[in-house]
Amino acid sequence: MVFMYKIALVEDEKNLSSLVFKYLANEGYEVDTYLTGEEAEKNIANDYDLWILDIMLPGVISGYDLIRKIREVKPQMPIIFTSARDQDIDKIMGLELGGDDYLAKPYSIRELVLRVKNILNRSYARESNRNDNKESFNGYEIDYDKRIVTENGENINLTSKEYDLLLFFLENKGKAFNRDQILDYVWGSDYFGSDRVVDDLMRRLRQKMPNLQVETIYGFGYRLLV
Amino acid sequence: MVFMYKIALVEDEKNLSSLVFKYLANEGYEVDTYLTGEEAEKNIANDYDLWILDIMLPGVISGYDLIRKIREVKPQMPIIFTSARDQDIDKIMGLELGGDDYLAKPYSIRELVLRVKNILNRSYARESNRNDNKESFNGYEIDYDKRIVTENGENINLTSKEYDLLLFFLENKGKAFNRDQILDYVWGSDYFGSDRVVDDLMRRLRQKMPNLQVETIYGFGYRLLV
DNA sequence: AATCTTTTTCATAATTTTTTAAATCTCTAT
DNA sequence: ATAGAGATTTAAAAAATTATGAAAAAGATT
Repeated sequence: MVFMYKIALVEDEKNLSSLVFKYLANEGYEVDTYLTGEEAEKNIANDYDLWILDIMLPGVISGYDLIRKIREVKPQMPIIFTSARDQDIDKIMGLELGGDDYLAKPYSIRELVLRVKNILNRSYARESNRNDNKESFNGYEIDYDKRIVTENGENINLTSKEYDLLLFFLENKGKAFNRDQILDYVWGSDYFGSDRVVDDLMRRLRQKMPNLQVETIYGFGYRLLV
Repeated sequence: MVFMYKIALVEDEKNLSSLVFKYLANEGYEVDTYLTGEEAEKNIANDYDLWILDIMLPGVISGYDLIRKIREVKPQMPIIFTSARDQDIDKIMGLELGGDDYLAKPYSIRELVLRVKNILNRSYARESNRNDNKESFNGYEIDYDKRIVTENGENINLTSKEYDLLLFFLENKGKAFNRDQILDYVWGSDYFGSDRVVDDLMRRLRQKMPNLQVETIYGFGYRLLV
């Protein structure tokens, strides 16, 4: 796991909310749930990647209000709307914005999860919208589009975990990390095995890329020198 | 960049428009945006290589009007249509327009960018080669107009999905894609089946075109070597 | 409706990667 | 210099991923 998306779920039906939460969490998303518009509004400034929003909310702040408020703070924020009423759907379609989507209630949770994936993919096409897709360091070159690392034009064949680890270090040159932090980034926070796997992965990376300046910090973890 | 393509984008939703602008500009295209049909009409005579056109426009001049007016001045102009309504899509399809394409809203911006590339490539090839819209690679020849792939003059019979997949790879030689991205392009973002179909499609393509250098990236996806 | 083609699914085989465990080595504080 | 904690190496087992073969389902065509 390289990156964890954060999702805000605004839904007043507790059963539905917890069900959706379960499914999304299971897919590796970090989910905060809000039962009312008021609650949600307080957290608009939070660092979410996607909002899932029930249009019909109890209380003073409606789903529509919430959309407007979210857009005020984060104009590009992708939102998935859900609603039981056709006229709501029509209204939403009227304001249709690029990265958004909607689902008519009752919806299939499986479908919701797929739309979430899709929307996050298209909204945050991270690699493809990078300006410079290549980077050089220590005699190596990494091509983010091709997902390839080369040394003097020779391909260095890295496994996914090795590649993820390299990315992690490149994003944080010079910083020191303990094994838990590396586990969290490369394996994801739901990994429960031994942290000695980090040692092994490190060994494999060092073996394949000996010019990499990876330092061991005895009793703590590792660090990639610039 | 030797030559910079100029694109006209007609879209009344400002958020979507600026997002698309950003992505296209990032790909090296010169983009002019118009919020209404009226605005766009004044600039029909400009030296654009491609129009991207929302069918549902506010104001007096609809998307359909604009198509007709563009065709009056530049009969060969490639146009990509976008629309949220199925009936619009149907109507457009009814017009059977040659070098054009359409996208149903809400669309994936990544997909739009790919189609833009695709269309411009074809149109450019058409100009430089008159009635020859072909490309060779690895001993194969693809004829974009005829939608046919040959090997030593022998026809390789590809199904439409196989052909789409090939196109996707040819447009992005060398780039690595995960299954979700391939699903998005070949099946569309509303496909809900298993992503193992990608494996199968890949296998059929490899079977029919063994000289194609398709690499499997274990734990990630696939990549076509140049 | 029957036939043919294409696409999807499923079970299993083959392959690659990751994890584990044990042995060995290295570092650091005494 | 040495003991002991921590790090690395090694090899084998386990797990995960992909390829393959074949059947079922879906879609087109006659």
